[in-house]
Amino acid sequence: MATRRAPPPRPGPCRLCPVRPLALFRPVSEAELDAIATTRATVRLLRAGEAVLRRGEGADIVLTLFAGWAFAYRVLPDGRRQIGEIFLPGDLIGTRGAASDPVEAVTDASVCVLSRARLRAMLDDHPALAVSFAQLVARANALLSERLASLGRRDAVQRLGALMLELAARQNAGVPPKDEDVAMPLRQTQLGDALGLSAEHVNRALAALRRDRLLTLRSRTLRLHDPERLARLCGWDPTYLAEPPAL
Amino acid sequence: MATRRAPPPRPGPCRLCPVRPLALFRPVSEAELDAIATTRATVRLLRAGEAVLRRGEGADIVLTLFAGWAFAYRVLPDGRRQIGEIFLPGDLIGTRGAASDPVEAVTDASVCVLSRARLRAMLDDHPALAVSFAQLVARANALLSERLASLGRRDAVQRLGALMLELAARQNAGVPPKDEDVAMPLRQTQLGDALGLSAEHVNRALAALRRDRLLTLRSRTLRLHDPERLARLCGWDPTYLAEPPAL
DNA sequence: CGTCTTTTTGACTACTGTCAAGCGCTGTGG
DNA sequence: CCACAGCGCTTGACAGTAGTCAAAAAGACG
Repeated sequence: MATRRAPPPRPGPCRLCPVRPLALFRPVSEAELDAIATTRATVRLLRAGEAVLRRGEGADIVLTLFAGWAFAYRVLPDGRRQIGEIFLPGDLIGTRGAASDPVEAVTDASVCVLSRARLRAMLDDHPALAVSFAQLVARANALLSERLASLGRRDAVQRLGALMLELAARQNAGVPPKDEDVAMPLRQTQLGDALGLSAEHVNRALAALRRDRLLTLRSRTLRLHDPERLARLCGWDPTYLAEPPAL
Repeated sequence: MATRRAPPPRPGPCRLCPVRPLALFRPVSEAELDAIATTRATVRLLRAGEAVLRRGEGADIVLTLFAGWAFAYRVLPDGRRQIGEIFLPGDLIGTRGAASDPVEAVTDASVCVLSRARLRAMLDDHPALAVSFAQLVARANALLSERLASLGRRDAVQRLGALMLELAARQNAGVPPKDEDVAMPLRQTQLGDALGLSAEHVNRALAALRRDRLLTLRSRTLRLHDPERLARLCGWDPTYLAEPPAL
């Protein structure tokens, strides 16, 4: 996804933004486009591992992930970490304001920075965008609910399989591709923090999935050999990934 | 909260709605009030255990919980159940459209039913309401993230304690009250489904909390004897409960 | 007062975590 | 082009938390 050398991809003009369709799930009018272009304040380029959003920073800004992966996390007093939302290009970061969890870049990444005040003005002027905004938040909600079900009621192998299916699907228009490479830059430690497992146990679960010839995962690349069977094994149903409705 | 005999409380006119402040976290203008009053279509009264929202029904309607408690849940193919959002009066139900999880009433309950089409029209006409709507969804998001952290990184006692703190706080303007009774209508089976534990293990965790004189829970009533100590024990930080920001 | 649900308790099993070590790929520097 | 350093991945042994199964006690309801 990104070497040490090359800088992260820099977003171009909003008008031509290639990730907007991913973000809004619908065509955007000229007037809306102008509003969006005016609202974007700056761009940030980040290295893998760097902080994308610090604690409290969400009070002032909202971000759109343009390229790369990132995740929100929470650290408990005893030091254990839980990864919440996993962000892919097009996702909104910091929608919860000051209460937003800190966000870290998985890979080199770039984000568009929107000031909260301007975003607010934009949404007030364009109600349809406000509704789209709400839909995006609702979709994030759906992803969280699914993961909650994973942590609550699936065993380690199923959790891992379900997450692989989800992340593959989100990179492939909602459908996990069969026998095609997709990016999978999360390390096993991070997978553990996302799934509520120890890194060692993630490794064992991964070994089980490999042994059953359900997937291949090497050098940050994932390939699902039999998504249907994997989905059955994990009790995974892609419905929750569906695009938000017209409201 | 409700006996077999008495019917659930029936909502009165929107104009006088006592739960609106809980729901929107802000004053509402006259024009907005009119829009809200026009948008509400019908009211539903429900008995404990009944379905509040069935699978797919969210495509057509959105609900506001007026009285009683409810929860969204998901059933895995093997029959295990995971409870997601727990709804208290003022909360929105069905914001994810057709992808919304089914919702069941914990106690007798009443809900205001909004048709999705009318809601859409209302939000288009009143951008500030659209923004408020997004904030409500974002808040639901915050609650889910917190529970995700619980299921991922807290043990049984901490999970249960954190949930008790949250539900007590949500009934008390965001602060868990000390030595005061609050409603706690969830059965141990339901607590287990919410926390990713077996009902038996919930019981054991509850016994531990009682033994340490941290809380009392009898006949659907909870009393926290030392919220601070409990919060420390559970690594619980109420920040995530904060009202949504002005965006 | 009898029935059904919910809560408790106990014994045993199983999944996952922890600790420890060894392996291997990647990138660095000679 | 090769040796070295580091981080990440694997594997094994053992401990601990939580699940399952079974059954009794305690409430709730009619």
